[in-house]
Amino acid sequence: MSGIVETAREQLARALREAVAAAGRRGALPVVEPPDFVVEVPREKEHGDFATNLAMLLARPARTAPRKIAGALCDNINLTGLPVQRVEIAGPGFINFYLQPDWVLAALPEIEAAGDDYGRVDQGRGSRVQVEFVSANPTGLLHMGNARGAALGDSIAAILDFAGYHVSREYYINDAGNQIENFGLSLEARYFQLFGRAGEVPEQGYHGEDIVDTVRGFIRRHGERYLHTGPDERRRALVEYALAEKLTAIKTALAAFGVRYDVWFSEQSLHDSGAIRDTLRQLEERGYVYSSEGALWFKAREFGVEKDEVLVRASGIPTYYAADIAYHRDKFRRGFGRVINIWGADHHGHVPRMKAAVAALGYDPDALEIIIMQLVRLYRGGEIVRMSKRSGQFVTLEELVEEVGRDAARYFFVMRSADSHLDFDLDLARAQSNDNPVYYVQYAHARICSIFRQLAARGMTVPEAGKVDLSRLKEEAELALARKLADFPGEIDAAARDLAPHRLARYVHELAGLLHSFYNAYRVITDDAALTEARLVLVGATRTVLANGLRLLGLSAPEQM
RNA sequence: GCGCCUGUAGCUCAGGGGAUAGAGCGCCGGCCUCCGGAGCCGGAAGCGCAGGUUCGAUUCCUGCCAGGCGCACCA
Repeated sequence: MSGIVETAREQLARALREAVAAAGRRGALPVVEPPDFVVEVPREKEHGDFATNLAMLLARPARTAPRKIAGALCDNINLTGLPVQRVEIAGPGFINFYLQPDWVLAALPEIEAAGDDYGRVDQGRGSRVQVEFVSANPTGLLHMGNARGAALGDSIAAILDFAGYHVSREYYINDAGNQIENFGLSLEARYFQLFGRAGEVPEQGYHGEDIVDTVRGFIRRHGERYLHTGPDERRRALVEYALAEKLTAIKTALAAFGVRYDVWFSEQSLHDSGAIRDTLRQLEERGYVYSSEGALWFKAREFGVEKDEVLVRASGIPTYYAADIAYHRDKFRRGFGRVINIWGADHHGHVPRMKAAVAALGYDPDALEIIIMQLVRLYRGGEIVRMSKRSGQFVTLEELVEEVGRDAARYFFVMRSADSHLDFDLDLARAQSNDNPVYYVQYAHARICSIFRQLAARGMTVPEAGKVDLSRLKEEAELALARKLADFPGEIDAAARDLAPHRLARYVHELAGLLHSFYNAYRVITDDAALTEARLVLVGATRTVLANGLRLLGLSAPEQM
């Protein structure tokens, strides 16, 4: 099901292609192949319900003036069976189609029948896609940037699922490598300090207060026992304890944010399983590896990257990059046709390297799609809050949810494109919470629910669309609302195509606006039973679409506020 | 220096080769004997600068200016 708008668009496109052929046969136009033209919804509704640029595109091949071509096409087009009321040639050669005003009402029974599934499209045809997002180091708490990634990733995954993909959401746990060494040293220093002994957190270590709390917890469990062991054993115990605690905190915070995962993938497991070794061997067999200065290098330059990259350090320890290559190899080996990563802009330099490695392993680099999300700049009290895990100053995801609320926070992130450099003013988000756009949308949903409560209180029931005379819906506000509802499948298709939840956020806001306008101008429950029934079907369909849209954005659809 | 992202209304952001560039906040002025005023209606206000491609550029290309982020045997 692709919705009535797509159906109409396809029917018009077919009729236009046939009109080109028919005009050619009758000598009204030179015989030419129809070019790639569009049948679009004009920005101005004065320009009809659909318009096409076909005549303008034919001007050159047909050596004829666009408006003359448009005339020939209109003379030769067969529109029987289509709800077209009027066709007009306008401007430089647009052909505008005006449909019967009530054609949009056909969407209403469709929405009622599909319910929670209304808007599903089959873009993905069941193909498997993986979305990896957040993947923050389990050495600390989640910050605003992670929160943005979480909101975006979760919504993108939901939208892709709704667009017919088989989606898996994954979190890559960086529980190995240099930073874990660093983490261990930092924990150890705090451990010593808490016993009044000398200990210094390394400059590149983790200075946050949360680490101190973690070590206190460790001491409650293990006491001073690890003062007396060797450093390796001490650090290993500290790291194991701290990673478990931090990961649990991350999972808890994400769950509270309404974000769920299918797979939590450990970097350490790639070391343990030999996957990294196997990956390096595969690259070597393919001739993309060489040794120099004691290190093992990847010939990234053969894939257009500026310089070659180290896979294994002179110390014999694989780099993060090597592990990441093994991880992506694993993703493709698991059979995902598309692998989508959401990264912060501070990692964008890693993109060409990662694609190069994917190509070197024999996979299509275009199958790896990396969404670069610009950074979040946080304001509080009119001043920029610098966020850095190492400095220990940041606003956590949990604090964010507590301050501005889960729905408001998620909407704020998801209403902007990943490309936008996001200024997040905490005070503003909190102060404006009553006027926050998310409440505007949710209020529309709650209002409709209220109408149905009224209905129940009067002992009335919700009519079925099929048993109602929908032609009673004639007002502009009613038809505009129905028209917007009919757009929903197309919006899903576009949002999935562009991996752009913000499109959907705008859509639900606009839909809510149309509902509010309608609601303010007309009563749903009136003395006219037939009209009441028709309007109930209309607002019921609106409620369904609002709920579906909110759900895909990770927002609740409250029945009361 | 090189690379990526971004310059659209006072602020925060959408849009995008075509026919009158949108929203929220803020500002100004209106609307409830009626299903929820977290609402509605109206108003003022804008495509960083300069070239180029095109029948047509705010959209594509180039340069410049400005901001963000990168350019490790860190991740």
